[in-house]
Amino acid sequence: MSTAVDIAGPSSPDQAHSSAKIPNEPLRPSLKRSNHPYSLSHYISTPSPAVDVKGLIQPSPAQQRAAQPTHAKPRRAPSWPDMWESPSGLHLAHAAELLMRAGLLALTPATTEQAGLGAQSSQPAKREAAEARGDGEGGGSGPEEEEEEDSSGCGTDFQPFLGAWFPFSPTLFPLAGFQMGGGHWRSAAMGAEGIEGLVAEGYSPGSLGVSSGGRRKRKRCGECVPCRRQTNCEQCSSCRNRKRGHQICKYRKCEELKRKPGGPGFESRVSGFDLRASDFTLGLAQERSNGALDG
DNA sequence: CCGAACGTATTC
DNA sequence: GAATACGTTCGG
Repeated sequence: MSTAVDIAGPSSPDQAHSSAKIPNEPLRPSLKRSNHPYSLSHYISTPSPAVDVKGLIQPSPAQQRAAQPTHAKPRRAPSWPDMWESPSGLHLAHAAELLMRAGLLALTPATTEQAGLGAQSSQPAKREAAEARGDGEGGGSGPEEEEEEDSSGCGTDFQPFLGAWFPFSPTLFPLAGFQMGGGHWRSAAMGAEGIEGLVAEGYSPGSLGVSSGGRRKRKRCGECVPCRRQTNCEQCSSCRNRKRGHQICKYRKCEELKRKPGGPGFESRVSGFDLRASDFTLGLAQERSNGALDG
């Protein structure tokens, strides 16, 4: 597997230290690929509907070099700001998260009718999520298939907000939503059947934050830039103070875990996005119906 | 059992 | 608000 990227952190590029036991892989098998470079709002507000979504999903050349030094291949439109260069890497997990929530709100499998109904009914979303998980794990996942899967080989395609089909990798579901141990929006993402699905996949209820009402440790998303980093900087306070601090290297701290699941920022962010997403979805449906009336 | 690391309280 | 310390959870 070549997805574990040793990304040179802000501290020092030549640092070659690695702690005794550093997880080189995402914590879950379904988190093998990450190519979700932007916030949904960015997708939505894209000035050009003709922009190949594929381009958005591809890592930057810099990211490519980091992963495969000998295999440089331009994989996205140059006009897009290089969010991959962000030191935070927030966009990765964030985008997945946002997309996930968009799916909750208005998974629009095909028709504009459903797009209109999306905001009211979560049933299609739940079913879609379950199906996505089902065939998502079954598919091939070799490194060479990465590109294919990202674009066309993904298990679930649906038409979210751009008016164009968007490849929605089923891995995003467990990736973005189901890891939120606090259950703050996991429950919204899936019902009991969804949880059972994951449990059936091998994730213990405890690891999913389901087992008890007590505080559960969340897990690293395994997808964000810090998570994909393999080496500790050995220079940050967390590294220097590991014995007493019990903290992971600052530059390896998962972006998801940095957020407070139940914090005010989180809530407002979610609700804010929800409003925008559903608003957009409804607007899209309306626009389409208008267009249908017009033409 | 032990090490890693998350969550949270405390300190600065 | 950041840094630190410690209890706790979790996986090997």
